[in-house]
This record gives sequence, structure tokens and C-alpha cells, in this order.
Amino acid sequence: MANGAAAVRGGGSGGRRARATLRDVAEAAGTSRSTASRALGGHGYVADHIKERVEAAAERLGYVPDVSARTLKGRSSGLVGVLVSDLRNQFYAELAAGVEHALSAAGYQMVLVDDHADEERAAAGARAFLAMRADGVLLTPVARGATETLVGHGVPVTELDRRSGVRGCDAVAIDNERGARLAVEHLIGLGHRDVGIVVDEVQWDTGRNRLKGYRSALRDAGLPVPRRHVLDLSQGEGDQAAQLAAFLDGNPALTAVFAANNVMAELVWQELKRRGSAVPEGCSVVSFDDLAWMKMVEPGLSAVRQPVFDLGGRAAELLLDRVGRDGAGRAESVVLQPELVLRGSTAPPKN
Amino acid sequence: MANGAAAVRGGGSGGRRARATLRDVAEAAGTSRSTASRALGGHGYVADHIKERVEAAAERLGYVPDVSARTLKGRSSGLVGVLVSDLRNQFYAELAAGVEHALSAAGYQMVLVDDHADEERAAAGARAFLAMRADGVLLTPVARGATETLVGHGVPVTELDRRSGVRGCDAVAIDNERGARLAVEHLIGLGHRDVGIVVDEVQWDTGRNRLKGYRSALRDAGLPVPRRHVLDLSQGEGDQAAQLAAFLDGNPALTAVFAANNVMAELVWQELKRRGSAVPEGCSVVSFDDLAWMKMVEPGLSAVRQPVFDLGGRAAELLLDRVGRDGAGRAESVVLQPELVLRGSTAPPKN
DNA sequence: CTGTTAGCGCGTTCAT
DNA sequence: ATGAACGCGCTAACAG
Repeated sequence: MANGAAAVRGGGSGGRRARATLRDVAEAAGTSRSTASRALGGHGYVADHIKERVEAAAERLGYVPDVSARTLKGRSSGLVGVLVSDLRNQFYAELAAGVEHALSAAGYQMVLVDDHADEERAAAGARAFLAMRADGVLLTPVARGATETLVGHGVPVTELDRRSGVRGCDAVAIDNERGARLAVEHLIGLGHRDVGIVVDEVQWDTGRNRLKGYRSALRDAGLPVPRRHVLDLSQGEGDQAAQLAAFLDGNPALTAVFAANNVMAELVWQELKRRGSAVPEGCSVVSFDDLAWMKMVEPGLSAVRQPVFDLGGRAAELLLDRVGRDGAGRAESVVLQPELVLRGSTAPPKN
Repeated sequence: MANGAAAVRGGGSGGRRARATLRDVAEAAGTSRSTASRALGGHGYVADHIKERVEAAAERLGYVPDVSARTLKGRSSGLVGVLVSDLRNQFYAELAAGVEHALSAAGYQMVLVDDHADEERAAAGARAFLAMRADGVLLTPVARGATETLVGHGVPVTELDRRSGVRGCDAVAIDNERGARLAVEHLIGLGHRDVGIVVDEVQWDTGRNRLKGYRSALRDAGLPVPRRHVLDLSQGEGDQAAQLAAFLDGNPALTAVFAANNVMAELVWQELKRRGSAVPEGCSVVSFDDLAWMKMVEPGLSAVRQPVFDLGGRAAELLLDRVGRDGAGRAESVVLQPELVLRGSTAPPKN
């Protein structure tokens, strides 16, 4: 008796049915495996009636080609790794949404890892992407490590929102310095001379450039830029609200505050509300990054709007371009422009 | 001359270096492939000094095991598919974050697909998960299709937040009926008799049960439940704000509105603000789902808080349990309890 | 303790 | 137009 088609293969007791394989389909259609492969893949010559028979058999058996086998054969895995710093932060969530949208439109799958801005976890994510033979990787870098590993192994990488400085990878980011300038110049234009800034990271170019834009806007206007007007919470082990409170108490002359990202904006907003400061009468506020809540509070929060969803989409497209070229070509760098949205939280200083 | 180890393999011109394979490692360490495999995998017997030599070689060559090969061999892919309806909605983003957290703690990778609540896209996602041999799938069902496909192929499935009704899959959800009751009973307790509800879907059990909870709370209090107090936006092709405006105009007796989810809460909040209605004096408002902005607006929005992050985490754990048992065991169903958070948006009716 | 062998599912030669 | 044979990288048998 020949090795019957009906032989139970991989008969685990888990209740999980063995998946139909190309061989099953071929046998059901009465052809060889290679013919079945051509019929389903659409390559090479296959007689029409055979093709139909194979397709019918595949449908009937619920055949789904095995990507791992195909990947092993040297073809693409169809997987793109994405590494973000904090999925609970709406900024990153929307970034991921933009990425996913572009990837899935191109037939790719997104493997999403949240590294919580931790270098160790980012490195683990990079290794995982390597192991699964991801066709490319998108990431908001925490440090150089992950990008270096990936680029070193020849995996196309595009950095989002900030750059690690590693050569050989594409990047898509916002013009952070200009965005900060827009915000601060607006305040200066209203007559503010004492403007504070609240930042929670200056280790990456994102925060650093926002700080830079803040400083140069003031300097260009001939205004002083005292260090004590800068609240840097990046070391912040302690209570951020308390540090902010101390900052405000120590700078009674401030008539406006620039929050360098949405998290800081939330912090500032809550603290001003807590202490009963009138906005904008007592203190004007501008945020970098415009979230939905900023138009719902009273007064609405003026903000530097970033095209976050598009940022993710553009980055994905840039990456897939490179993947399509098998990694060849010079590293590209795209800078998107932010836009200032004026609402009620900014007004001329009172005195 | 034997087939040299130094032969160039897969030499594409893309500038991408060939990855080190287990064979390369074995040759560099002067052993066979299986010994190298055992040394790195930690199974079976390997002499200590050999093991060290293999590990050193692997490190030196930057060896990363190929998951597709391992998967093909019948082992787990380490991939879990996750299908959500709208990644831009903070609810789903936080759900995904909770899932990711639990998965990555267990060494799994999350393949995230946003189906935009579209049945077609969900089906495509399910097929992709099948093709990549995902070890399990988590999803917020849009219809029965995707779950049926997956379960039919023996893939462990856990549904989140709502259920499709397909047998054989686990589920983790919120007690939506009870959450809605909490909200509406609170309003009734304050003295409201004319309470409206705004819903944007009743096709899933989530919205249906919230509506049910709303109705039964009123009924149990001996209050009437007129149809015109229910605004169902689920067919909503038109302008939702306009429909809401018409609803409010047509129900001048309403003293309170229950928004069945965070999107509806935003809509209601904006519309009340637009028309200058005082909250809570003119109209009390409660939301199902508590987002960050709800505590930042003035007055703060009373809301039914759901443990969204935990919901995702619990679902992931439930799924991984089943994956660990190779799919065996009865389908489990977990129901998490919501909690009413009182803020300033609810007060006794004016008259 | 180690090496040899076989095969996971697929695509791609090469002969028919 | 079709089928037989090989190998992608890895691991689980089995010898030695």
C-alpha cells in the first residue's frame, strides 16, 4: 500500500486540525505539487482546466500558503517591524495608525513593539525583527543600538520623528525647530517677553530642536533667555507636577508657557487649572502637538499641529520604496512642516 | 575541490550582506550543525568547551536564528495576530497597548492590523494571520467571518470587547449593560426623568448592551422609555453633529444625555458647547469610557471607566494560556467590571 | 557526547 | 504543458 493521502499527519491531540498543504491540494486535484504551485501562484504554464481544478481544490480544502516556507525559500516575509516608545501616548498611536495604513495598503503586515523608551527593550525588538526576517523596520529611536544592529545586518531602516544619527537609514521627521519658533514668535508678537518652556526630554533631537527653536526665537527678538525659564523634566524621577509648581512659583514674571509636547501640555494645563490661574489672562499657553482634547477645553489650546498620521504614512512609503529596490540607493531624509493653530489660550500679556 | 564554505551564497547586488546561518556558525566553531544547534538552543548534551566555542562564533558572526525555518519545522512562530477596528481611537490604541505589553512579556510578537471596522479587511487580516502561522489571534470582531475562518483552521482565538457569537473562542469583555446602568441610575438618582442616549452602533453586543442597560435602568425606576430619546447614529452617512443638533432640538425636555462611547461623548460635548448649553445646569452628561480629556474640560465629565489596558492584557494572557495547551480546553469567557467616575458634568435637573 | 540523516512546505530549476 | 528533484535553515531522530 502506498503512502496514502489520508494518512494522519502531525496528529497532535490538541484538537487542532492539520492544515492543508500544497501537497494535499495537488493530490485532491490529481496533479503534481509543482503544477499546483504554478496554478496558484500564476507563474509558468498551466492548462486552464487544470488551473480551475486546482483552485477549486484549494478553496475546498481551505488552503492557505505557508509564509514561513516561502520566506525560507528566500522570498520576502511581508513583515515590517515597527518600534515605538509609548503606545499609550496618542502621538505614537496615531503614528502607528499611519504606518499601518500605508503598510497594509501595500500588502505588508505590521509587527508592532512598544519599547517604553527603553534601550534594552528596543534592542530585543530589533533582534526579533532580525529573527523573523522583517523586510524592513520603522522606528522612533531611543538610542543608536537598535538602528545599528539592523543596518549592520542589511535591513532597510527608516527612522520616524527623530534620528539616532546612524548613517545608512532613511528618516522622516517634523521641522521641530521651526515649529517651536512659530509658537514662540507668536507669543512674542503678542507682546510677551517672559516666556517659559517645559520639556521632558532633550536627549533626542526632537526635544533639543524644540528647545533650540524656543531659544533662537527669543534671541532673534532681542529678548533675554534666562536658564531659569527652562524647566527640564528629563531627569524627572520625582513628581513632575510638583516640579512644575515650583518652577511657576520661582518665575512669577512669566506671562506665557510653551509646552514642548502633548504630555507636557497636559501637565501644564492641569497645574494651571489646579492653582486657578486664568488662561490666557494670567498665563498664555501653547502646545507642541495638537490633540483632540485641546479644542475641547475652554479656552481652546493654541498648538503646533503636526501631521502625525501622514508622518507615519510617508515613512512607511519611503521604507517600502527602499525594500522594493532591495535596499539600494542613498539614504533619504524627509522633513514635514508643522502648522500653528490659534485658539483661545494665547493673548497679549495683562500688564 | 569540495563545496567551499566561502562560496558566495545568494549574492544579490543590493548591497545586502548574506546573513550568517547556523551552518556558518558550525563551520566557524569546527562542529556539525546539530551540535551548534544544541549548543545555542540549550537542549541535549554538549560539552562545555564546545558550547562556549559555538556561542563565541555565533556572537562574532552576528548570528540570528531564522524564525521561518523554525516555524516551518513545526515549532511556534511566536507571532500573535491582533485585529482592531480603529487604531486612531484611543480606546483601541490603549487596548493594543495592553495586549502588546502582555505579549512581549511572554516573548511573543504582536502583528497589528487595523480593519477600520470593515468586514473585508478583517477577512484579509485573518487570512494573513493564517498564512504566517500565527500562534493565536486576538480581535475585536466586526462580523463572524474572521473568527470563523480562524477557529475553523484550529487557530486559538480570543475576542476582545465584544463577541461575534462564534463558538470555540475565548472572550474578554466589559459588563456593558451594568456600566450603562450605573451611569443612568446615577442620573435617575439625581432626579432626572428625561434622559437621552446617543449611540453609534447597535450591531455589536457592546452598543446593544449599553442601550439595554440604559433602557432597563429607566424601566426599573418606573420611568418611560420613549423611542425618540434614543439617537442611533449607526446608519450615519450624514453629518453626525447635525443629527445630534436635530435630536436635541426635537427633545427639549431632556435634562441629561448618556453618550455610549468616547466618540459620542466628544460629539455631545462639542455640540453642547457650540450651542452654549450650560453643563450640568442645562444638561447633564455622562460618557461610557473615560479618556484623559474628560478630566481636563470644565466641568469634568462624569464617565464609566473601563479597565481598557487590563482588558487587552487579560485577553492576551487568556489566549497564551490556550496556546500553551495547544488549543485544548473549554472556551473561557471573562467579564470585567466598569466603574462610575463622578465629576462635575452631572447634577440634579434645574426645575 | 557528537555527527549523519531526514524532512517541515514551498518555489524553481531541469527534463521530459 | 507537466512532473521529478533539489534546497532554503533548522531541529529531532538515530547511530556512533
